[in-house]
Amino acid sequence: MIRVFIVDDHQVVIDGLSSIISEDDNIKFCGSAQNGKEALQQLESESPDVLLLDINMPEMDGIQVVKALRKKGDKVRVLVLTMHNNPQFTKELIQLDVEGCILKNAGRKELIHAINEVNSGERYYGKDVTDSLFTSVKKTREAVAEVQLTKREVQIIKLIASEFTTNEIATELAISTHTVDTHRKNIVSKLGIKNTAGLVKFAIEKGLV
Amino acid sequence: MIRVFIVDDHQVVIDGLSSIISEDDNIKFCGSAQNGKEALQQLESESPDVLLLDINMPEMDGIQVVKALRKKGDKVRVLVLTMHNNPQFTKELIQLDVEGCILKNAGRKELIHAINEVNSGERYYGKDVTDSLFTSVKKTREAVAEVQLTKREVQIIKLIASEFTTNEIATELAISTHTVDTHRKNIVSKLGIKNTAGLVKFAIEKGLV
DNA sequence: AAAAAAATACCCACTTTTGGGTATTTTTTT
DNA sequence: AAAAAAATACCCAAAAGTGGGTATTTTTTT
Repeated sequence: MIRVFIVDDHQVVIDGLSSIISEDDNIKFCGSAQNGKEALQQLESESPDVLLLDINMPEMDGIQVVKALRKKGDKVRVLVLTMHNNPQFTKELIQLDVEGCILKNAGRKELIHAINEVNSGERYYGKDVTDSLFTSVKKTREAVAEVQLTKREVQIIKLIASEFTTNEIATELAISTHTVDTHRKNIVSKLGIKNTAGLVKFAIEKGLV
Repeated sequence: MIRVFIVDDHQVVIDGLSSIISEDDNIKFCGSAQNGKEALQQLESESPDVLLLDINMPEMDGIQVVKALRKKGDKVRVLVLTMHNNPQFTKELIQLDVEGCILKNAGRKELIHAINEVNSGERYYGKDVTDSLFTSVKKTREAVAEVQLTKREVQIIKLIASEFTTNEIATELAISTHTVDTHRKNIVSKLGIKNTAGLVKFAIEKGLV
């Protein structure tokens, strides 16, 4: 029997979730809280197997709850419910070793499945969630792929990314600083970036460094 | 009936895979090649639904094959087989929109399942593969903790790497440019780097951006 | 041989960064 | 309550980068 505790700032959501999970003979609703602090207190006595945790809550949000739990050494499996599908957020959850994450509009089938997976020690991240993570990884690589830099430009951008100043580059390549400057400006304009930071990012993403 | 074409530089692997997939009534082995070039030629006439593609091949590796296929506009679903589980590699596959990726030591059950998923337009990345991707995301975030940058410093380094100037950062955070300057100098000195280029490299390496 | 692309070099003016400080207030930890 | 850490703010001067040009020579392509 999997004991599930629900944390969400809306009572209706708690009720809805508890009724869904109660339909499953193997899962039991064992309590709820409407904010982070309350949850932490109740979890002291209650010790559920899985924690259904809403992320968007006033006062103390889901992320903070997880941090607090981990700090206390609480081993409860956490399944996060999120409204918005933000890859930056997902990365944070991954870092916190959160066992699972699904969108709030997930069907009951997925919810039950996720609870079971998470309870048995597996990680379960919903398809939409991983999709957006994948897309984010892809986007950052894609934007960079197109532009054609000349040999000299590549040479110079590499040196910039290696913390060389324009002066040092000029010396290194035995050309005038003016020339390096020109190349530099051409690169910046070609890539549609703004400054050194952009140059370095490009160099790294493109694998030049 | 799913028609599957296999590319691998070892004949034994081809034989093994083909015998496994032939056990399934819904899958049919429709040809094979031992290197990238050969594969591209044969795929002209043969038009499989799914391409089982080894990554580690001499001459023309799997990645190059996929690039060539995409360039030709070939819509074959690609399921990559990999020996080593390298997250950097996985990111490349994602960028290329490769439909699936599993480790070579995957069981026959997973192989069949992956072929079916990929064939029906779903993406299938094996658990080990996504695990290592997740771990990589996590690692890069974790490393930040070690260098002991303060919250504010992290905030600022992120903005620098996002091509913000000190002035813009000051506005963004509603503090004085002097303060941003101080933070900036402290970071540079903490990290033992030289200039903006170093800052950006650090930010990217640690996954802050 | 002509045209296009790449590499070279310079000018001016302005902004930003770097490097050396000092110092107060706020927050967190002990 | 005291100590330590973090965040805040300022000064000065030199070095480097940004943004707008123009222009010649060398190399590559057509």
